Amino acid sequence: MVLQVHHRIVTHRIRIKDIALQAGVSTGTVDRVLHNRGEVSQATRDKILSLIQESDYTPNLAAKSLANRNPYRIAVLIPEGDVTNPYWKMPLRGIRRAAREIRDYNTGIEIYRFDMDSRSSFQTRLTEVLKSNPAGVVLAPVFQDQAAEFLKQLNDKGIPCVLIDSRLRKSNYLSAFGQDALKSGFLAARLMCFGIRPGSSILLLKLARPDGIIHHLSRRAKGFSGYIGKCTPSKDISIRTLTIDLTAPGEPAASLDKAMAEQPDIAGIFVTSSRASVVAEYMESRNKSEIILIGYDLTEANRKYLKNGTIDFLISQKPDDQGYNSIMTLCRYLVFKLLPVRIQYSPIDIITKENIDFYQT
Amino acid sequence: MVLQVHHRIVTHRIRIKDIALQAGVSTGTVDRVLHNRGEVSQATRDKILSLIQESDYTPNLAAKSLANRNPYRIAVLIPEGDVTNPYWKMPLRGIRRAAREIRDYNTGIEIYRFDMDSRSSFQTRLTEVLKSNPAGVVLAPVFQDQAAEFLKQLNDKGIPCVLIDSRLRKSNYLSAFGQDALKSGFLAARLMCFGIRPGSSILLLKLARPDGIIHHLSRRAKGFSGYIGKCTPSKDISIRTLTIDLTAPGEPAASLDKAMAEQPDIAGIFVTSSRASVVAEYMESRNKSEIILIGYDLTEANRKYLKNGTIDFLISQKPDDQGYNSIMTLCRYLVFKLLPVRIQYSPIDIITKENIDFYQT
DNA sequence: ATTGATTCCGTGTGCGCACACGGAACCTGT
DNA sequence: ACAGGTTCCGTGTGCGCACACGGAATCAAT
Repeated sequence: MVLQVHHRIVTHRIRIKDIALQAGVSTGTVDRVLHNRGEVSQATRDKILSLIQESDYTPNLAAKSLANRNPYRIAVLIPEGDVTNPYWKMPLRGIRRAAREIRDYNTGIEIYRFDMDSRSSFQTRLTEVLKSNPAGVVLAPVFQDQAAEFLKQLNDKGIPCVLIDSRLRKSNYLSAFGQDALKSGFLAARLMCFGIRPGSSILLLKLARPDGIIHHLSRRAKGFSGYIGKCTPSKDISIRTLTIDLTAPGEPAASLDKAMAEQPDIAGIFVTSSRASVVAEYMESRNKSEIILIGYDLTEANRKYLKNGTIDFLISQKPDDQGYNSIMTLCRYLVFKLLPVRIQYSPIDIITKENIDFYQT
Repeated sequence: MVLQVHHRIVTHRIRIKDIALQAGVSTGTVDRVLHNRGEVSQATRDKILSLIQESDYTPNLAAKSLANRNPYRIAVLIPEGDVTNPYWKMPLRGIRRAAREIRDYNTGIEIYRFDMDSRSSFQTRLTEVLKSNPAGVVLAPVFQDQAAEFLKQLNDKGIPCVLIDSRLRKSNYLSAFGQDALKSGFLAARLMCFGIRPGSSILLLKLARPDGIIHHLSRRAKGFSGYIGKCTPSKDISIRTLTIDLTAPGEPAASLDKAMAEQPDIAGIFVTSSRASVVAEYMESRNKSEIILIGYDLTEANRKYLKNGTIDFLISQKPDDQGYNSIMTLCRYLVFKLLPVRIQYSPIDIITKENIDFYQT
């Protein structure tokens, strides 16, 4: 019951007990109607539902979760990060943060890590999770055919699944969290072309091990190139793509020196991964800080070069929040039966030295 | 008690009852120690504190708020927005959102609106709030001397106060939410100078009624001008400030036409308020969409022109969140005794047509 | 009319915490 | 030794919800 008196909002919660008193039944009967449990006559049911509708009743979530007698278990399947691709450390941080918050809702998590280069590792984990019969699953669907089959099996068991960093289209999942890597590359290109002169060149850098480029990094590059080709033909901007293996000795300096010598009109550099700091360090050592440098992620190293101006823009997609939000979404569904939005994209935030101290992480 | 088994985190909450069993006392005694209430012998107290420390006990917040027998009342003092300055509608929206969430913590709010051009209106409200003796206060300290005296009185009564859109420095408050308008103007200038050619001119627009410019809008302008003067002397950029009264007939077209005729090398326009859409509309009517336009706030009108490219950047400081966070901060302090950060600034987010659909509001 | 099955509903218990009340033990003063 | 006061602590109750149990009423079959 909301009483609006002058400029005041004063709240007095409507409880199940109030509905029961008005309907002339017990709280047990109101509870049965609310949860479609047991048996209640149609006349009594209609009367209670009508009172609930008129009365602005909402359940007290604290009481609701306290009364919940079965702890929920959420199984989390995500890859282990490694030294050259520490990406998965970030969503895991968000997952751990969410785990601490959901304890009060009688919900816990179990984390199953797998090797992201090994299908058998993934399959082993999928099998373990099926056997453990959790209340819900958060899944990074790295191997898509296996993930699709797994989703079918979860669906058969009535276990809801939330996908994280997902590219799956037609599947049974409760909600999927992803990033629009193409659009983030597009935006990076937009920022770059905003600042460089017509006739300049841009270097598109892929910094990785020789055996693999992560899918979303490729998409960022594709978005970037796509913008240059499609939106700025009149600017006569050329783009050169360079892949550098950071584990090889002398890199990235050797490759960058060579590229700079061959193309002295390079006015901008775009780094698809979170390793822009490596390039910034090189640029400082060669007194080329006037070249526009755009990268991703607010790592400690990147922050340093952003603040001193060598890096012009960092794009942040809040990977921590992807992990956090996937757990919170599933928890809200399990505990409170709240239906989520089906697809949720990461933000594409533009970070500069002027706004970094105010950025909410 | 956290049991780490292989890749799993499984939680079993430590309760007051568990501590009591281990200490050989009742739950009432553990409760007395936790809240420093009643009298407990030093030996028993030490024993219980030691067990609590070793055991990773955290209170169940659902149980805690359910058991709380006294509803908290938060008094909110904010200005009424008006047609030319609808700013205060946005924090109020956040405040209402927070109010819905804190119902489950037995906490309600009472909103006291005042006329932001009237000291006596403000004083009347301050007096009402003091008389109502709330558990806590959220205050927009528009008139600073009155606000400072009010804070003293709250402090004498032991009532915690959170400030919103605050410029107060030395006062007794729990936490203050503000925006760094100077820095946001600085960033706007950075973006502008990134994109325009040396030797160009910029138009700095203040769109308002003749009788008042809101303080933070002036600060934005100051930040913008400061960047131009300090950071880009070699670019030879001139800046012209223009104040336009939007309530006058034929504006803003008349003034803008005049300015454009006098200075045909204008390459960028910066609007300090949320009315960039008015300028965008003008620019489209005169086929001047190639001029860089930067403004503030994701209003419906601004979104439209951002999406079609006439507005290049909008700066968003999430004013809704300022309201939301001030209530949540005070609620956490009152209900759970969590101490907040003393000063919290709004973000300064850069929004473009590429990232707007992913921006989290 | 009697018996058995089904429907319907009220009651009691518990979740983890907050806290008031009052009995037992101890201490101090006469 | 006794009385009064203080310290210390256990117990009971309640917050709003979830849900199991079992008694009463009703219905159907014989």
